[in-house]
Amino acid sequence: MGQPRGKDQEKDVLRGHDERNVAALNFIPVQERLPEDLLRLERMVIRTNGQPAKIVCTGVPGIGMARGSDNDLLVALINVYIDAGCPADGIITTSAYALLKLSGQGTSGKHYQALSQCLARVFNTTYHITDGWFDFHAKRYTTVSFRIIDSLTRTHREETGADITLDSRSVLRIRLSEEITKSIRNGYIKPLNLTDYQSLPTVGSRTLYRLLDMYLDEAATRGDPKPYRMAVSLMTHAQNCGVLNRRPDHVRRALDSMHEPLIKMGYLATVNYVGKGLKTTVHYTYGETTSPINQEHVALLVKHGVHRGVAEKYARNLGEKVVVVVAKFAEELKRPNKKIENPAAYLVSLLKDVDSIVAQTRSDELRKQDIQRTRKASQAKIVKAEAQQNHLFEEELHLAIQKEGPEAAVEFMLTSFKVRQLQRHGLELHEIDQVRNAVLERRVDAAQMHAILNRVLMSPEVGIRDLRALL
DNA sequence: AGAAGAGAGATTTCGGTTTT
DNA sequence: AAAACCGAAATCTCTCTTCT
Repeated sequence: MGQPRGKDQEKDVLRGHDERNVAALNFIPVQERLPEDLLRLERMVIRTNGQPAKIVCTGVPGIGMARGSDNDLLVALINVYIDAGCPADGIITTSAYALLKLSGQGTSGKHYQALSQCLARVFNTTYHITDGWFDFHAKRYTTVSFRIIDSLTRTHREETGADITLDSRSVLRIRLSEEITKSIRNGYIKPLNLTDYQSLPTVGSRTLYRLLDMYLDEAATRGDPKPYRMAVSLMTHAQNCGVLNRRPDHVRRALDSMHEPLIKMGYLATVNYVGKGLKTTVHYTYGETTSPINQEHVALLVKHGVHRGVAEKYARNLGEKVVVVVAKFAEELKRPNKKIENPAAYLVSLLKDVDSIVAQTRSDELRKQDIQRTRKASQAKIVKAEAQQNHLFEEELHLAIQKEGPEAAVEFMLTSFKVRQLQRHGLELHEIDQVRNAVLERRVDAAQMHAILNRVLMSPEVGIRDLRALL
């Protein structure tokens, strides 16, 4: 154990992805050994933003439930699915060899045997998640039931009784759960450094890495000051990771062994336990070098002429602020009386001046959050039917326009969240800017614009055509 | 040469005992 | 009574050896 295989580190980093629900909920417990007769497991987890969720998983007698290292298979499947271009039917075809490689395992006979058992477990475990599965499209938490794998066909060397042997030429045809694939297609994913992930020696450290990376990703998105820090209640954290034991000293011991490799590789700088027993909280400080580089941000900057190396530096250091600065840049670029000789250099100068730009947008955002919070309070009483919620959105929008003018309306409908989504659906950044201006200048009614933007998300072809006609 | 087997070493999990 | 300490059983991993 210990040092990651050095040769991999020299090479390019394997850039993978993780589905956010899977990473946050961790519905496969880390525990490697579960009692044979344990076929139903119920636990509460708290998502990174505080949303509580109940997870019930059920196994089949004789096979047991998915656990521990089966998480690696799930990560591999998600990445195979994304690499395959996210087919709408959710079917991926891959080899047993590729799956083993992707989950960072060896490829000896024993590993193939382990893989077939692992597939059997994952295939036969059902999950029921209450109020914890985030529907990225509808923007709310939902209750879902599913199996990770819907169907599974495999070619195998030979069948000797009940034992099915996979080998390096086995081809697997797997249909992933629609809940998972739908979420991926909706873009509810985050980058995952597979090279780091695979270099971790234990199941626990790998699972914790993914979970902590979710927190890190959110801290970067919020634009927290560095170094990034994070604190959670010990027992909550244990539940989130899938450590089943409820005794604080046992939990702590389990966590310690997960932390060690993460500290060694520099992902975590420090881990502190504050308090005693059940009331202990765990405080993490991330390592300096762990800032994730968001490739989308890099691409965004490169597109505007910034040199790749420079772009990576700013993407690493500024996180989500990059989007804010580029938006500002696009805005400035369009001012008729402004002459910019070298757009790339101008963008870099804005990047250097990030603090004042972000301060400005942040004060706007705070105001917006305030509005939303007061409204949420009254909203709580209302039934959460989808149609009604849509209606509410419209109403909020109208209120925003009446009270605060079009600026507030724009803030409300063009959150950075939504801007990214729109881009993913094929809108160019300058077009989004046109949208913003059209509303600001009152050329287009905010409610109307909001409806069209939603259409873009629902059915891009029609929506974008309508939108372009309007601009 | 490659597969199978044996044995040492490390991990994980869990229960009993002492301490606060 | 809760929390921390300690240690042991069970199980897995890695390496070396043996057999076909």
